[in-house]
Amino acid sequence: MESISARTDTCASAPKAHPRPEGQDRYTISEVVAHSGLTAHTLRWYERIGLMPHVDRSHTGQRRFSNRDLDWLAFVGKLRLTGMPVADMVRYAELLREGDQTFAERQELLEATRRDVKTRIAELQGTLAVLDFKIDFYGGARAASEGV
Amino acid sequence: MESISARTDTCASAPKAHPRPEGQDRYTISEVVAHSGLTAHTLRWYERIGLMPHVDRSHTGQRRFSNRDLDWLAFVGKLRLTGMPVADMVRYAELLREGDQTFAERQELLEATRRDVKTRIAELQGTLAVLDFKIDFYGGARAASEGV
DNA sequence: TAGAACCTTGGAGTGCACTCCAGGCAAGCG
DNA sequence: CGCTTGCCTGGAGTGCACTCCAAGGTTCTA
Repeated sequence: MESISARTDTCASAPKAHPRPEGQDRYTISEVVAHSGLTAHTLRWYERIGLMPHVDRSHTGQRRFSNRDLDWLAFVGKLRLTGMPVADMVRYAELLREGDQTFAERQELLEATRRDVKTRIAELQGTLAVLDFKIDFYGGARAASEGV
Repeated sequence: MESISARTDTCASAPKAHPRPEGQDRYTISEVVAHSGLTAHTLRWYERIGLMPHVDRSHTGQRRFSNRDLDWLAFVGKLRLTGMPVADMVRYAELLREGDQTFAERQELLEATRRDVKTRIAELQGTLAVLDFKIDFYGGARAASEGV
């Protein structure tokens, strides 16, 4: 077994992985497209910019993604939802590649992200309150104009 | 008084308006910059694309924003937080300009936005769960490596 | 073994939301 | 009066995150 952090971190998004498109461990790019919802272009681009941790290749050079790659993509998808810039995700991927000595920095990055997410949730709830206020106004005005 | 919807909707973000930079009703662009956090460039751009409802001008052609404009900008800021595309906000502004017959469409737009916001909050909470899971792992591993 | 469907690359293009620039007008101050 | 500061315009530029293209190699099915 490798070191604790390198081993567990890339595939610890959830204790049990979700069901895979095929039960195997070598997926073509189009299988990953179907499973992840990303385009093939985007998957290749992610690899180019260093956001994928070394995708395996067939003997003729075609990509073969592993279950671990799918886990990583699922995690990246979560980070994308938070609005985190891709550059920051690349930074996190680099830290992973650098091994155990980046442990503390990775932890800090995740905690900063958690703080951001909580802030954004609070902002959205504030927005929700404003929307509710306005929608109530519309509802009330319509009721009034209908003589209710 | 004007019609119900035109009158109330542009300034109904909150029952009481927040304290204004000066107590007046004619602000220069730099005052609005200080109050809204937007740049002057962005304010002019908003006006150009139809996202501002007709900003008043001084006798020499300089912009003079009203309290109503500030209210509108605050609402736009809320919408921006939801990730709504600027084009959709422009659409809403157009509906406002068109008057009462767009009432139902405006209401529907706000309700669709509310649904989007709720979805996004749920997504973010899912992401938060993943982050918590990973952060717990980091905390646990560090505790273990310290012999705790 | 032919053809369709898939995969490869580097590099160029797209859409969004700003962001800035050049060149000029205007207002306040010593 | 000159100087600084603020504001005006149309149009060009920026950064991000893809998105697509051309030209060619590979894999699968009939």
